[in-house]
Amino acid sequence: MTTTAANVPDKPSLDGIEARWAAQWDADGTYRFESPVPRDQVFSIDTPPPTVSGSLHMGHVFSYTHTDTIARYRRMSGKAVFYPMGWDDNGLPTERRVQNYYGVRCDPSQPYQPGFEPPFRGDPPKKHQAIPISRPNFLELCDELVELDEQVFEDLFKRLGLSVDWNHHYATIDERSRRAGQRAFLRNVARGEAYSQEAPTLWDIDFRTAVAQAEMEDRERPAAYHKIPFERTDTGDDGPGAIEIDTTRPELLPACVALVAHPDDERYQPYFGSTVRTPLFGVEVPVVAHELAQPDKGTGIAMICTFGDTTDVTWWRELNLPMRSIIGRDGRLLPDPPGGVDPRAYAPLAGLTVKQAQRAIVEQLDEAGLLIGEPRPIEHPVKFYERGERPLEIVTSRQWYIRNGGRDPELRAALIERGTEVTWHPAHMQHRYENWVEGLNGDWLVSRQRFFGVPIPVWYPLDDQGEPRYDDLLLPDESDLPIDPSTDVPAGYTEEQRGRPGGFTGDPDIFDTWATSSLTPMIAGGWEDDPELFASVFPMDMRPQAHDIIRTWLFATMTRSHHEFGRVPWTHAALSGWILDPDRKKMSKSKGNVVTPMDLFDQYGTDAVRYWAGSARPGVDTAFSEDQMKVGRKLANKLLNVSKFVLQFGEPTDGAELAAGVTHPVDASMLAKLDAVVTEATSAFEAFDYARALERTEAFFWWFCDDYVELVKGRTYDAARPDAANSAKHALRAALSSLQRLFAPTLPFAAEEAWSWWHDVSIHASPWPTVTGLGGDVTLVDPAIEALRLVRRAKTEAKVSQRAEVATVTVHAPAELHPALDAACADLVDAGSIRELTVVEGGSLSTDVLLAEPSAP
RNA sequence: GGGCGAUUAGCUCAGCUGGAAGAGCGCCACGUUCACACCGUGGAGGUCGGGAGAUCGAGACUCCCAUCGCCCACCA
Repeated sequence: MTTTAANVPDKPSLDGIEARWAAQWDADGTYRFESPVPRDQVFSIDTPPPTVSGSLHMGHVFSYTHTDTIARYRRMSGKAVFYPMGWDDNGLPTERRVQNYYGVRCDPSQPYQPGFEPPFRGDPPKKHQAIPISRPNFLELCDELVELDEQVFEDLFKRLGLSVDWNHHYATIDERSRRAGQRAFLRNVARGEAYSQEAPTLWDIDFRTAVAQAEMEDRERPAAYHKIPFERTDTGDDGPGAIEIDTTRPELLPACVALVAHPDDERYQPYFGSTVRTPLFGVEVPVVAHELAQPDKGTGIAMICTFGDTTDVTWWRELNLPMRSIIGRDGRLLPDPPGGVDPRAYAPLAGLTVKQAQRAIVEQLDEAGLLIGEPRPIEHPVKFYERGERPLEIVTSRQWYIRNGGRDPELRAALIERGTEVTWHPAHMQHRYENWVEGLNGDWLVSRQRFFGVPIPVWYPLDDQGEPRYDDLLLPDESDLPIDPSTDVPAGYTEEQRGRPGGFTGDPDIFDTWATSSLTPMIAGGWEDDPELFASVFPMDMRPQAHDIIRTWLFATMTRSHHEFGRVPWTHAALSGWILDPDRKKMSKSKGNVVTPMDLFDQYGTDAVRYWAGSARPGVDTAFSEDQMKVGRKLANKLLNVSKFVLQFGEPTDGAELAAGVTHPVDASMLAKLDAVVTEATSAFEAFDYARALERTEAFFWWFCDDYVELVKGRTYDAARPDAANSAKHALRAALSSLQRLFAPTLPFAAEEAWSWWHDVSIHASPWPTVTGLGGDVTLVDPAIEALRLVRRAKTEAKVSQRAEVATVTVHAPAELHPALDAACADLVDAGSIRELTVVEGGSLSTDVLLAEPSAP
């Protein structure tokens, strides 16, 4: 590191330093990463690509700050840090934002309009009816808006001071991501890890797309038990002898394929193997036994429908029941009844929504006297798509899946094993991973019936009837990727053959957004595109992310890396917590208490906001606290001021090295304390515990300012004792240098500002501090500080200025403390404005303080 | 129902391998000291959620309980 003559401003200030230094770092390429670098000299980060269509909130600031502190530490400790940035811009959130922003909706049947101008750019009126536009027009608007959003994010992140190398960025919809996504998928297909299947699938009727297990959530919803009798076919008895079932979904009566009870349930043993007739619709269905039936729920015997819930799917599959689908992809009852269902009873239901159908059927049951008692209201959990507003239905459709262990115990065990190869921060987060993997009940559904995403790179040949032959895939060559099967043509075919019997058709679907983002370490690392880069950074060192997406992003990434490379994608997973309201509720927009990060940066300064984030333990949910930002502001300010103070003394005049220059035991003692702090902060950072590193540094720092500097500053001014003064200057400057660097990861702007007063090279390109190793006695300085405190207290109690003169101080101390007190005697006399100080033998440290008579005004 | 985490001063939280209860904020009082009023000095304030156990010794270790939060689970 080069040292220049100190160039300290008269009035140090935090104002405006963010813009100044961000521009300087940009210009200097301070955070640039250039491959190749030997892998062991690199620290690589699989940065989370934020969903750019979402809003910027304190959660981003919080977790990205944590990662940045670690990146900065690693950089200073000598690693080449690969810290890229990605934008997650494909998928449903973008589509929805485009719809809301421009007042349009995608309708693939519309023709493309060149030069289309959307009716609005931002905030169309509520009443506005969305204009249907073609898929290409819709995708153009997606691209346009995504670019705007990404700029806003980049501005925020630069202001936050993220030490990202902005030359390394990607978007999950860009060409590189599409190529990587399609390539990885084709390889999954080739190895049998991906397959398509026609099967019952959870379906969002508003978004009209299939939904994966990981994207579901339960919500408590009101419902009602309806008790309905099923007539027994052997006795023809629909009276008291009928089997009564309780159902919350009477509208699924026409979809009923069986009744089920637990095999051990005494009440229903006699009926297993017999059949009953569905009320109203007159379908004969069997009474079957299965362990999943719960004797204590409802009447203990349930109606199996195709499909009311995922248990129905299990029963249907395991008991080989027939299919009677009645719900279409739009959530309305299909126009025609399934086989065996009385068409006259069904006709009035056709085309109704699920809700309407329920009302209609309950009415019919009631009129027919087939509703036993009143419906009994309950609250129960219902599955929703996490972004959806109406309950999920289950419809049968052809979908693509990637094996993730959900149907394969060996793969599941292998993925759990992979979890043990990752170091988790905090460690208990590994439980969530294992918990999730163990609870999987199916493979990963990766196809989505949406528009803005990576197309599934597959075509299907059409048979003579024009029906796709799904088992006979037409696949592109890897070198042609990325492709869009809706516009590109498979080898050996011509565009004219699209959709014609004997021709081909493209898969109309796109990948789930997690299918692309599960490849972020590969995309960012230049997998196959830039082998030199890839070899330098993969597998990555660190995956930072929020704990709520362990089941999605983390697990999916693990799965893809396991399939493709047979190894973990990174060696450390650092999970950050949530931001909570000051009242401990998860921060939410609806409560109107979301603060914008930019306002806080303006109000407190970026370093202050980073301080708040950096004070939170890894993985711990943390209350939003402006008080903490105020503390951070004070700390940053103090760092500037103490830097100015120390530097104003100038360099030692003896020209000695530190080891030879620190001749005073009090100074050596302070540096020994600092050594302990450096050691602790370093090991904390090595363990990804930025908060502990900050806390230790901060605690020492305030002690340094309030006690050590106060104790020795008189000596430092003392021209009569140049050796003693030089020792203090050596120690002060060495400590300042280390402190600035210890703070640099958390307070990058203030640290850089103060550092720049006496260095040419950026602090962020300077080495992490090491111990001085002078071997001072850590405890030596403490008795003197304690004595100083006692003197201060005496002055405070006497309500006089700390500057007030003291006539005599008698320090009582045990003999073993005398050498320490003697060593600091002159400093104490200075710091306490003491005329006469004596140290005498005593039990525990105490002082007799005699204040001097106040001089006449 | 299963799993995980938390419970320490009015508030937000440290207290990592067991060895005399800590910090900041807030509050009170005092002080404009030649780096800092975005300041300094001092003070008050806690039977560490409850109970039991092992230990010379527990805020920390073991077990049980309570409360709060999160994740997961099969919607009759």
